[in-house]
Amino acid sequence: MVTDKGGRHRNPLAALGEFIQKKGLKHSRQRDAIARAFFAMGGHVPVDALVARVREQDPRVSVATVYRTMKLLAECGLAVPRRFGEGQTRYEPSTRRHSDAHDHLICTSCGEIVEFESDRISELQLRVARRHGFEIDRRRVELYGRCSDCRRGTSKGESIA
Amino acid sequence: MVTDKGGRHRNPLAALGEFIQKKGLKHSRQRDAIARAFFAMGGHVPVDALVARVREQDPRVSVATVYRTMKLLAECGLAVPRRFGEGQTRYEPSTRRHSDAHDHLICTSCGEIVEFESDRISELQLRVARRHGFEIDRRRVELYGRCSDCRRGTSKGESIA
DNA sequence: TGTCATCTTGATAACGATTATCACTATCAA
DNA sequence: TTGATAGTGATAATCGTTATCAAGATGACA
Repeated sequence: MVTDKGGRHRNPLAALGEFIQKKGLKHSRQRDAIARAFFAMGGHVPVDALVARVREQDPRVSVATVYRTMKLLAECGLAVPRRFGEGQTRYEPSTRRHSDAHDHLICTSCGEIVEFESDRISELQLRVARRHGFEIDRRRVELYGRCSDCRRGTSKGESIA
Repeated sequence: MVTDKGGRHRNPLAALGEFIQKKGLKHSRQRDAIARAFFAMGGHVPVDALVARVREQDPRVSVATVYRTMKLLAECGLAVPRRFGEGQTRYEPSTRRHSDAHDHLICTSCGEIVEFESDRISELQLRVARRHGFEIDRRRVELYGRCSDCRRGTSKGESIA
């Protein structure tokens, strides 16, 4: 096992290898290249950007393969798919120090994405849900607005929804 | 003006009429039918369901027209587009008593959607955002889980993310 | 009431992201 | 080395939504 106590992966590439083995799948140059590129990029990577990055090394990897590989990474818990306002799916590595139950602040003008986590907020949400008879197993919290840099650049503050 | 002090519309159809007039647009049988159907349905209406409903009255309205009309309703603040987990856009009437800054509880097994609102949660979110230099103007909070009915039906509780 | 500029409509092509298909290739245990 | 099986690339297909465009409806004004 290449995962530590918290279930997080010290070495994602090795973890992927294990998963492939365990499932009776096969290793491949492409999967390795895609996974490497993905973890090298970090952040919240749109698939097309990942395709571009991978193709710098090997121009003939197919988009289909990249999609397939990202599904694989998601399946084994090394990546988490996210959908923000746009149409595309972004993948986020889940090898981080913090848990993956974090939320996102998204700057609508420069696209910056900041992660945050608040136990108090989560706690309140669970409580509200419980009050309505719900048992929550997945949350999606996205706050859209403008980061300090962007506000500085233009007319100061707008409305707060 | 057909809006009350809160900016909410007593009579959405009339409000739409005003908007059309003000913008120099034109009234049409289709727009009227679509708006009527939409407000009659209530809730969180997927476009295809709305198309079906409208076609019960007038089978020849085009999907394009329904999409166009919903954009119009969104533009004049009578409807709010929402995107939950699925691929499609749902529209929600904003003629309700409560403000439109509410959040959603979504049952992943029966699809039920419950709205809730928590000033404390919103307040905490704004505070966290401010701490990161963000000024929020749009939020998206969706809690996915299982409603009480659905949990009753099958094996009791699952994980809490 | 008729005219005419302008807006709307319906049918359908186009779109963008993602998935399915399929012939061909690579992997790996024996 | 072989053979069974999984993976790949190219591309067609899908799905929700938008763009296009010829034809039809609307409404201010004469």
